[in-house]
Amino acid sequence: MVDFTICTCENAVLHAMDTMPDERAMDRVAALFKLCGDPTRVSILCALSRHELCVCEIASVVSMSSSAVSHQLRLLKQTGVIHSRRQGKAVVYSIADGHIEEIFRLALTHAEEEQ
Amino acid sequence: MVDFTICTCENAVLHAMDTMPDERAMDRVAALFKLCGDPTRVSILCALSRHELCVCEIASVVSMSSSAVSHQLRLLKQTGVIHSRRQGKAVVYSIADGHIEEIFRLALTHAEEEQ
DNA sequence: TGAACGATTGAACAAACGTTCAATCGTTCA
DNA sequence: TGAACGATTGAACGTTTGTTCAATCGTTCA
Repeated sequence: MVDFTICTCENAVLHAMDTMPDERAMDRVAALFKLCGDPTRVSILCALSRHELCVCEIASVVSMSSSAVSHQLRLLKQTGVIHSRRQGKAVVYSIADGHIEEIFRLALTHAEEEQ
Repeated sequence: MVDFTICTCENAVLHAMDTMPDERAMDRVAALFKLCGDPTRVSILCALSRHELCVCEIASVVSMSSSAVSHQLRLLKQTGVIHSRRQGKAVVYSIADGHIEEIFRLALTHAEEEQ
């Protein structure tokens, strides 16, 4: 499958292949980034980074329908990025993982610096 | 557009809205994450995090066609994540931004820890 | 010059995505 | 209980995405 005859510098290729991270880890990274790679979900996460909020509150903050927000919350919850808890009629969401929050904050700082 | 009458805790909503980051910054974050949210691009970035590599070398490492790789490289370059330089017939790519590399490494560590 | 090679491009296609809409579920409280 | 409210779900849709294929560009070196 891999054809080295076209490449002049085989060592770099071989070393790169040897030191490539586990494919499952890379897939998880991609899945995590993909999840954070949508403006709606980014704004949801920004909102949740201050307070825990219920669905309709999030919908208010990001100016979207509860339905649309709920669909996105499902994805975020599936991957363990956020957490939910029922409180009477409302379901309250919050960010579940500290790592995520850190990565997220770092990216936001980067984006704000960049201007 | 925003209807507070359905929400019991208006303060949380108002505070969240007040402290929301700039929309452009959030869009940039989303764009960056989206860019890193594809298995092919993740593996390309992993390969490049060791050495600079030309297109066909990258194609070898990630087991894809030069064309497919080239399309992805174009996206990564457009957003300033990678850098290119012609060297004879080959075009050599490398990671351009330290921040990106840091965010990326953090996410990879997180994904590997998680198991 | 022209053949060979690596890289890029654009059209085309299937797959995946995000939102809307309508229907339904779960909880509360007259 | 049943009306009201918030949340969830599934189908449908238009859009976006990633890959393939074929054509083209840019560079090198006989």
